[in-house]
Amino acid sequence: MKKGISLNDIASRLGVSKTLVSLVLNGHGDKKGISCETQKKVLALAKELNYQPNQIARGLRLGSSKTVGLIVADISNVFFSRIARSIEDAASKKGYQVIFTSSDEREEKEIDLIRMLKKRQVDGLIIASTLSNSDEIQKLKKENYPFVLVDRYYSNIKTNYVVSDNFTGAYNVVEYLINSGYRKIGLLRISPSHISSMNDREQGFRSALNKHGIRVDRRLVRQIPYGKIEQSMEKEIRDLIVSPVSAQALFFLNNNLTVAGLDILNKFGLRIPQDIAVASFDDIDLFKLHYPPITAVDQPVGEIGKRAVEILLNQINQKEKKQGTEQIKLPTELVIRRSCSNFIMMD
Amino acid sequence: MKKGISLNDIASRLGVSKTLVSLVLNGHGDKKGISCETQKKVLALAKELNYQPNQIARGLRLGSSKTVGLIVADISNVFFSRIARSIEDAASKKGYQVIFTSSDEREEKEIDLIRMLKKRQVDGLIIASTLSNSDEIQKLKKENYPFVLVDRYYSNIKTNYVVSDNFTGAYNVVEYLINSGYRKIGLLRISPSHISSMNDREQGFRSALNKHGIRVDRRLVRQIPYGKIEQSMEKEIRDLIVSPVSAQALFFLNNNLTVAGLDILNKFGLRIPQDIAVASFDDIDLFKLHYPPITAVDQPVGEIGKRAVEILLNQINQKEKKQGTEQIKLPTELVIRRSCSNFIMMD
DNA sequence: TTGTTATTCTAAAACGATTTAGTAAACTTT
DNA sequence: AAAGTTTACTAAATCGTTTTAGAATAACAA
Repeated sequence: MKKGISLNDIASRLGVSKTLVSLVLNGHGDKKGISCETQKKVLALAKELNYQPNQIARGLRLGSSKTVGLIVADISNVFFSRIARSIEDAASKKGYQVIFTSSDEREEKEIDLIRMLKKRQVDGLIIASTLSNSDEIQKLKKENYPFVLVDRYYSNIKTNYVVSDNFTGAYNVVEYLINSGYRKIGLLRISPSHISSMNDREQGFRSALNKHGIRVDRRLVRQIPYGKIEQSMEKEIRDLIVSPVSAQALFFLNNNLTVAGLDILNKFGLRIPQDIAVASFDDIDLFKLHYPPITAVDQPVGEIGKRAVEILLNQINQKEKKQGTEQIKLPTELVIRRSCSNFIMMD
Repeated sequence: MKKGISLNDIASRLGVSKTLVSLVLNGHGDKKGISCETQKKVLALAKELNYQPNQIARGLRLGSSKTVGLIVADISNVFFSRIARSIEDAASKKGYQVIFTSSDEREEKEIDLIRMLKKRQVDGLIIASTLSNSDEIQKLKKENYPFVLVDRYYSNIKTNYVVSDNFTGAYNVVEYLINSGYRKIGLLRISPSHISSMNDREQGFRSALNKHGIRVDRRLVRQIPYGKIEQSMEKEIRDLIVSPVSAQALFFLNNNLTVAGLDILNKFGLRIPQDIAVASFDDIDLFKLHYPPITAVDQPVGEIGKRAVEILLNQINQKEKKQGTEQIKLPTELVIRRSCSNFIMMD
C-alpha cells in the first residue's frame, strides 16, 4: 500500500522546514509571520499532493483521538441502533468519530470493552451499562475520565447520565390500562435485576397499581434473561395466562420482549385485545403496523443521543476544571393504539 | 484527567530502559535474553500499575491502527445494523475495532467519510457504497488500500465484494407470485438507479416475468428516492392500483419500502392478500408478526458481515503481496408466508 | 559602526511505543 | 592472558505531527 504524504514530504520538496508547513496548514501562517508567497506555495503543493494529516500522529502529539467510544447491549437492537445513529450524527458534527461496541449485556465483556476503548485513547465514553457492580464506573469517575451513561444509571454514584423517564412512562401506561378496565396486568421484564431502566419501569408499574388500590400479585411479574428471550417467553406467557393467575393484559418492558411475546400470543391463537391486551415500552415500526397496532411508550431516542454527546464533549473540552455532572431524564410519550382497548368500548 | 502509565514510567521506576520493558511486555523477553528475575519485576510492576499500552503510539510506530471503518447508508436501518453487528463480532475476535458511519445514501458524504477514515489510518474499509461514479473506489483500488464492498458492487471494477444473490432472490419470489396466479406485479425500488442490489433485484423481477411470457408494463415499475420514502409512497401506490395499471401484487425491494408500503395499504384499507398481495426483499421481525405475515426474501446478513471481515483482514495482513480479489454472492432464502396466497387456494 | 527591531524561518523536543544495532561485563576456550 | 562467546542490557532512531524557543537576515535608528 502506498504510504500517505507526510509533512516532511511537502517540506523537503519545497526546501522548507516541516514546522513551517505545519504552521501554514493549520492556519497559523499569518500569526507566525510566514510570508504570503511561501504560504501559497505550501498550500498549493499540499493540495496537489492531496495531503491528509495523519490523525494518529496528530492524536499522539495532542493527546486526543477525536474519537468517542459507545458501549451498548447490542447494536443490532433497534433501540440502540437508533441511539447510535443520533450519537454518530451529533459527534460527527463536532469532528468526532464513534467506535461502536456491543456488550451483549455481559458484565465482563463490558469491562473489557471499557479497557479496550481506553487503550485506544478514545476521548470519552458513552455507555448503556449493564454492570451490577459499579466499581468500574466509579473508577472512571475517580480518574475524571469523561463519560456519560445512557438508558441506565447508577443511583449510588453521581455521574452524567441521559435516560428516559422510565418510571413515569411505565406509570402512565399502566394507569391507562387500569383505566381501561384491566386489573390483572402481567409484567415481563429483563433480568438481571440491576438494570435501572428495567427497575424504574417496574417501579412505575407497581406504583400505578398501588395508587389504584390493586395489590401486586408477584406471580404476575416475570423475569426473562437477556439472550434467552425466545426460549423463555413461551413458558412465561403460559404461566401468566393460566388460572388462577389469569393475566388480562401484558406489559412488556422492552421491544425485544414485546416482539417475542407477540409471536407467542399469535402461536397460542390469542387475540389482541379481545383475549388479552398488550402494551410495550419502546415504540418501533412494527407496533404501528401490527394487527392490531400496539400501544407503546415511545422514548425520545434521538434526543438521548444528542444530549449525551453534548454533555460528553463538554466534559472532554473542559477536562481541566473539575466540573459538575448532569443528570437528565427525558419525558416519554404514550402512544395509544388498539392493543388494549377498553373492555367496554370495544371497537 | 490522570494520564495513563507509560513504558517510561515503568522503566524509570525500575531503573531499566524502556526497551527492556517493551521487550518483556511483548513476550520477547526470553528470546532477547532478559533475565528471568528482571522479567518478573517488570511484569509485576506493569500489573500493579495496571499498565495499558497506548494504542495510538503503538499504531503510529507500527503503521496500523487495528481499526476498520464501516460505511453504510444508515446504521439505524435493521439490515445494516445487523450487518454491522456481525462485522463487529468478527472483527473484535481478531483484535480489530470498528468505526461505524452512515452515508445517508449521499455520494459526497460517502466520499468525505472515506477520506475521514483514511486520515484516521483505519487499516481497511467495508463499504455499502452509494456512489454512481466509482472513481473514488477505483482510487482505493489503485492505492491498494484494503477494502471490501458489501450489499452493492460495481460491475465495471474488479474489487472484493460480498453481496446477496439479489437476482436469484428476486427471480424466485416473482416466479412464486406468478405461479400463485398474479400477472400484474408492481415493483417498488429505491432510486438512485445505480445501486447494484436494487438493479439486480429489478433484473430478477424482469427476468422472471419474461420467462413466463409476461410483458413488463413500465407503469408497474416505480422509483422512490431514498430519504423520501414516507412522502412518496402514497402517490406511488395510488398510481399502481388505479386502473388500467391495476397491480394485483406489490413487490417491495427493501424492508424500508415494505414498511412504508404496508402503512399506506393499511391507510387505504386494502386487505392483504385479498385485495392486493405483498412480497418484500429483506426479511425482518415485523414481517413474521404482521397480519397477515409477509412473504419475504431473507438475506444471510450474518454471513455477509463475517465473510467481509475475513476477506478484509486477509488483505490487510498480506498487503505486500498484491493478491487477487474475491467476489462472493451468497444465496438468499424465500420465506413464504401468507401475504400472497394463491388466488384460488385462499384460506 | 553598532545596536535594536522586525521579518521570516528552523532545530529540536515531545507524544509513547517498537526495533535496530549496539555495548559492557562475565564467562569460556585455547 | 588473549580471544571469543554469552548474557543482560541500552541508546537512539523511528512513526508524523505540534509547538517552543530561538536563529538568521534585513531594515532601521543612533
